[in-house]
Amino acid sequence: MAELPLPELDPLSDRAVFRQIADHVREAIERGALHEGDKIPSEAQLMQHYGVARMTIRNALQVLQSEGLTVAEHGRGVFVRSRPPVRRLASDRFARRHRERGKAAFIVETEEAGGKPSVDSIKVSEAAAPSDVAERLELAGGEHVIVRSRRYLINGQPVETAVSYLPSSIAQGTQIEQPDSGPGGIYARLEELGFRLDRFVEEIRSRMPFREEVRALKLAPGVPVFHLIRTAYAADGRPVEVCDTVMSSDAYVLSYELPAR
Amino acid sequence: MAELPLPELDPLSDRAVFRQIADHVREAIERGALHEGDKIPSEAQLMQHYGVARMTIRNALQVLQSEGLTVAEHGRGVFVRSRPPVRRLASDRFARRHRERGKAAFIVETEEAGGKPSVDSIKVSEAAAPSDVAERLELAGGEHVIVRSRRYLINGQPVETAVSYLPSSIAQGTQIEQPDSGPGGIYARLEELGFRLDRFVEEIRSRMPFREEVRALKLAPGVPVFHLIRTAYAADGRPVEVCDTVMSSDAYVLSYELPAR
DNA sequence: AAGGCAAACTCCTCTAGTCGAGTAGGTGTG
DNA sequence: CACACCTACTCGACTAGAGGAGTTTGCCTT
Repeated sequence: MAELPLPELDPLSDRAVFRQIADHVREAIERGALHEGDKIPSEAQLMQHYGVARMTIRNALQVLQSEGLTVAEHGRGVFVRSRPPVRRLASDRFARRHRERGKAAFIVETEEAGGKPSVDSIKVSEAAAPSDVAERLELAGGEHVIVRSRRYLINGQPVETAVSYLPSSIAQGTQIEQPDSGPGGIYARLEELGFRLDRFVEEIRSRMPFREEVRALKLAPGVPVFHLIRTAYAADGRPVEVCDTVMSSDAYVLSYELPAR
Repeated sequence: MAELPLPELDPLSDRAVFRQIADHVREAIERGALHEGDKIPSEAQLMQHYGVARMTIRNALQVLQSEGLTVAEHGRGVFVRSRPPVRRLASDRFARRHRERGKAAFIVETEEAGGKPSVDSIKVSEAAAPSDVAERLELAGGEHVIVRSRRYLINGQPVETAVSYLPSSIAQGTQIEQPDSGPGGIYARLEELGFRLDRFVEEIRSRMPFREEVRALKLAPGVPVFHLIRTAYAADGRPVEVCDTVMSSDAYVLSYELPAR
């Protein structure tokens, strides 16, 4: 507490006390008086400093937490949140020249950035296509799809979950149905099957994560997710895959190139 | 209350009471028992139903609010949040054929979707380039830029703020310095000045809004924003504009096309 | 020196109230 | 009939406690 001089409350302000306290701590973080990982004063210390009830302090801390500025650790304290290394997704990441190197894009990129990539929770099944997937794959009602779901991690930290849907008429009986889809991933397999990939369309949304997503991605409170739906089209214009991925928003910067023509 | 049957608490569960209550209400919303704009039971009603203290109910409601599922209105009640109409940004939105129609992309798109577009808070100034902008514009240190900031609204609802930066060496003395940048917007002006636009690069981040952004975009609590930085390149490869925009994430779906070649 | 244990400290959940301020609806007066 | 006012109901802010559970630290035993 001695090390962190916080202002006093302004009794004339009509700004709520808990907001004033949140403002003070936020400013301390923003001006660099508190760094990533630093512990902020405990609830008891803040109570004493401001002379208010504990719930008021907790309300203030709650504000910061929902802004994603801090994380509370039970029994340890409240800390300034540190951000994971950011992964930049370039718009050429699915270029064939990358795919032909025989490794999936995720592995290559992560290793190049000096991280240890891994993939877990791989599950493959077959089911009727959900309606939004059926629509994107231009499937008739009730047609089945192969569903591949998995989770991507960097240095053991989960950063992304992905679920791919491929028409059973294409993928059934191929290596795509195996947990290990082989070198270059499912896009390489699709090309081997004669579906020369032409283009991808990605739709991006941003929202707060659901509870399962918070768990699967070990998200800090107040961190939104990117929800990205990619549809892969073969050279004849036929959609051959839909990939539904959820990414921790503070682990990613997405980058795209648009033509002006 | 009578109309909305909520389950009882599970006394054996080790899930916190306020989380169980939040779960109940969330499920009611998700299964459609409560629709957009519906009022959820008041704090007093929920207290009675569950037999818990008011703070516990408030904690539960806080969870839903921070998930963006509900909004509280002082003196009226807590309501299921209704989402504004979504604007889809297609990857060809800056194609020259659109620009040549003489209207800015935003106006055309919004009118086509049956909305009333408007732009306000237009401010133009000149200043030293911030370092990240200078980097993207490949400017030498200290070089000046023309700064154009504005806010976009649909049916009077703010959906996006944008700040454009153009090198003073290009834009000074042109209509770009006027609040009304003329038909087709600044991209049309740049082409008239001989900078044939070639491509754009967009970087997309997602995060929780700052306080000023909550105000400017009238954001509901718990709604993240897209932070998009677009750099426009002329045919000779020279960057000619950086546009920094913040968009309400529930008013937008971004869409991009990627080549597979 | 190593290991076990207890105390101190941390945040988490919850109770039971107070006062305040915004909203909506009904009632009574002009 | 129109308007002002009152009242009941809503959420917002805050107080002042309780017991619980996870973490750290240092002391004491072995």
